[in-house]
Amino acid sequence: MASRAGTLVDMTTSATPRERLLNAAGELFYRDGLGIGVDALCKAAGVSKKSMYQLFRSKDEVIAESLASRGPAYQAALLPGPDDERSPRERILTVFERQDQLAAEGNFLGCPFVSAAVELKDPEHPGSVVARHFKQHLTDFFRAELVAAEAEDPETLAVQLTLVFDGASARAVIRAQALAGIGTVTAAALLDAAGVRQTVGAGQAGQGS
Amino acid sequence: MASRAGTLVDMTTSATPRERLLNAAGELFYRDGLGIGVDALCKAAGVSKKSMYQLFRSKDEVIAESLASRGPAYQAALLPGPDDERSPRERILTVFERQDQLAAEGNFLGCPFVSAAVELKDPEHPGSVVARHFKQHLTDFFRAELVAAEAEDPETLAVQLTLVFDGASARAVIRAQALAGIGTVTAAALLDAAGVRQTVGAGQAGQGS
DNA sequence: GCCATCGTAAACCGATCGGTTTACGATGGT
DNA sequence: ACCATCGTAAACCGATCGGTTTACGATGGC
Repeated sequence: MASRAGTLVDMTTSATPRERLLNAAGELFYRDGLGIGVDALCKAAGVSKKSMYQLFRSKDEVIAESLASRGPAYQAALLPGPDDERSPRERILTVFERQDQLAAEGNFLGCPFVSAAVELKDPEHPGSVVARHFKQHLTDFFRAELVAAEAEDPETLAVQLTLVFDGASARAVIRAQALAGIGTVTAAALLDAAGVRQTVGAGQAGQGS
Repeated sequence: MASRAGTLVDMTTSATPRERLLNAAGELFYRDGLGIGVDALCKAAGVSKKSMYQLFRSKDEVIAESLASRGPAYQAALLPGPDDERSPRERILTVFERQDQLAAEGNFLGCPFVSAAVELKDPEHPGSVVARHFKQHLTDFFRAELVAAEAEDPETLAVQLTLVFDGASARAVIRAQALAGIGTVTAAALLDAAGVRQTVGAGQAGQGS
């Protein structure tokens, strides 16, 4: 092993083959689609095919694992941390603001989990299962915030927000007319309509209309 | 030619090779993804590869043309006809109701245009261009209805509704928790928030000004 | 009957697919 | 110094990829 033994870990080139492969897979599958060949994948990762096939059973498993390994970072990039003490409404809208920023950067190709599920078609594929789990986590986050905000129907609204998230993602993929920040605006409209306002737990029973 | 000459047209086997190919392509690309081979495609269409390659320049062109040919039928299945004289709000919600119905049928794999764009990645691919055009038409329909309903900001709301449409489509692909009719509910919430109600201004259905 | 046209079936091309195997260089434990 | 382990490089496998070509059957105009 070139790197694992030392007490210090070299950040640039020394990641274990598994990590290098998963990182390369996460990027290449996202950028070029799942159709990319294992030869190109291994070459980009600097890993031999033999190593890959003794770390993973198949390309499908690499797909699923690379998606799963991508989850935490993607979630950290979108969701506010527990230290963010703003109102639930603001914490929710942060997700959409960050997504809008990503989409504005140009190399955004939509939510990697939705893209993978679309390409896989088969909902039983391990990669599809991972994608479904990620979406569930996103919905869970929304629901928890909405419960904290004492929203009327947290479950429905949480799913609606997830739907908006995916819709904004789809618009980015298809590169429809710009209208910057449309995701955030739409999420805010739904929160407004449900009476979820800036303040938390103030016993505010007011309706949007 | 087996069919074109006769005055009577055989409905089952007589479509021209181009039509057979486009029909098969529309279905197979949607069901199995754009990765399906031209051999399988031609076999399913009952068309020789030679015929295909003298009807189209490349597989990419078949992709684009099959998407384009699918547009009118898909639009007809979703959008209300001009003879439907209900209020703009109801005409808009019809789109989401029909989409929810499609999604409930089980073999729904999301909007074919979004799926194609996701798989193609390249926004300049002829297929991506066709997909973008279809979305534009959908947004155009929403905007026209919202103008008729004298909504305050038809442009933004039209894009928001398209976003909801694509989000509902993504949820179907990923097979997230059911919550039937979530697309319709969300669209209705946005219309409510924008003050687009059942009746339009003077109670005149269809056109408003 | 003749012939051009349209279309299918299938062989063929080089490249690449997912996956396996062979061979060999570096490493670390003892 | 020895040797097992880990990893890479590359050959190799049958199948399939997108695309071309050859050969031949059916059709309709004249």
